[in-house]
Amino acid sequence: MDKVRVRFAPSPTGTLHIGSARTALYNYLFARHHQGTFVLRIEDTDVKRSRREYEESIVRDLHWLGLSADEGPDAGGDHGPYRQSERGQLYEDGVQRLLETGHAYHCFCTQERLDRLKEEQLARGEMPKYDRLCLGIPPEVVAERLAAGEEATVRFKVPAGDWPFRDLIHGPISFSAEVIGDFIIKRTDGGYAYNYAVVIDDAGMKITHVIRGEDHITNTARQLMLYEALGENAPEYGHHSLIHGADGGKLSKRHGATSIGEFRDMGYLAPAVVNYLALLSWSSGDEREKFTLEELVEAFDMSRVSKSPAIFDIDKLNWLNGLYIRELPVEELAELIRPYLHEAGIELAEAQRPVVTAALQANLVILEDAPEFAQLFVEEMDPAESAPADKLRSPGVAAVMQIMHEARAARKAEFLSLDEGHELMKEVGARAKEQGLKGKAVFMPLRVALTGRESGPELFYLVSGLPRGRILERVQSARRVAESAG
RNA sequence: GCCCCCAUCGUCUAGUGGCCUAGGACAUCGCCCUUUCAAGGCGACGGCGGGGAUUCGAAUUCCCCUGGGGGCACCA
Repeated sequence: MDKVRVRFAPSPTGTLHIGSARTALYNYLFARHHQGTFVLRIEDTDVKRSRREYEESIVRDLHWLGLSADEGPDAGGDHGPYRQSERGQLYEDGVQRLLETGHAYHCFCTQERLDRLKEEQLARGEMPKYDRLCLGIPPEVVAERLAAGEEATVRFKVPAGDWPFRDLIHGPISFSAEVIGDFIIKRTDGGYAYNYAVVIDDAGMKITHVIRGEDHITNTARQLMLYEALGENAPEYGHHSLIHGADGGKLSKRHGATSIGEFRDMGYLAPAVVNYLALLSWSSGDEREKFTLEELVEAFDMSRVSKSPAIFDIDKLNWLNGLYIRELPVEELAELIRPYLHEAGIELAEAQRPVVTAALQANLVILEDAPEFAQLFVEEMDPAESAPADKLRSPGVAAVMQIMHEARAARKAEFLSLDEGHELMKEVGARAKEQGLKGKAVFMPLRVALTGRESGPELFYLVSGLPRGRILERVQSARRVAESAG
């Protein structure tokens, strides 16, 4: 086999969508697995909707995912240009070639006539297709009308017959030319149609395998015809299924976040997103669920990509994200959550940061949730006024508070290390025990006193990560509640 | 309407004629661990869309039906 060359060809009319990202991933994995080349091509023939800033954001998102291209507008390469808007001459050369060889012809039909034609055919229950009215116009007449400045499109003359191909994922698929009308390859505005431009580009860029979404499956026949008319070798095709929303419909905005950027902003980690996307429609065959990009490259195989559509399941993504968060080094997690805390107005002290980060690491699903967990380390709170204040009115609570107060007061540092926190709690536990207090009777009141809540991180995190002054205040307040209860 | 694709637990999937009393993961539920909540460990619940056919034997092959998705543009 020739050296594998695949491409990801987004149109810059929006940001990188979760579905497109999966297409990019499959292309990337296929290329890397076969030591091939991954090309990025920008399909910006739709001048009205394409924007350079979208191209930039797509490149940025791909990079974030770790799927940077080997060749592309940003990376360069020997098969450029990599933007369709810069490939006009190549398209024009091809059109002339098809015109000269009789594979294409000028069409002067108006939009009105085409609309009417389609309407009639639909009413008769036929598949709408161009009726070849302009194919019969003599060449000299065509030349005259063109010279007179009449608007025209160029249509491809669809060759009859069956157009079978072997799809990398689906196996044999065949289309009859019967159902395909002569399609436009060059528009009146001088632009070139997608199905045509793609062929010129894939041929010119020596693409060997086209891996794309199933929505392109019916385009394949048209493209195969074009390859033959152009005298070029067609690549192999693989069409993966589309991602659906929880209701079974096409994934859209109303299903929540759909763009890679949104997931990044919420605090999903790139390796988790990549891992999840790979698992949608693909499985390794063994029972592994967790893969790094490198492991995916190693294990990826097109024949193991599922044919059926997959429903986007945020629960599983969340699970994977939590997995990746839990294995992050604390310092790294601390840096990652910093912007989210800042956004929420939470600035942790240097000595406090590792403690708070470690405390929330086990619970965090997405980075965005960090402030909610960190909140109790920075908020103003008086246990006497907290909801579970009743928990402070049990016998022995005053004594427990006294012990905690002494223990913490004896340590002068504003914050403690986790080791010191552990040690402090051991001391408190031991001293309480001497007074016949233990278990829930000592720890639940302490929790309520320190946080005003009945659940949360382990106590050693709290005594380490809460400021000394606050601990002393709260313990005093809790003690007053206990004593007033008699 | 016409063409194409798809069909295993709620979800993602393993399964390519006998290893299937259908395996794993997420979710759910329960138990354990734990001074709380999580995390973690263990376990439970739960599925081959329907009907024919081929075969000694079908989740696996073929046909029909049903259901879902995609396409049928001077969008990509």
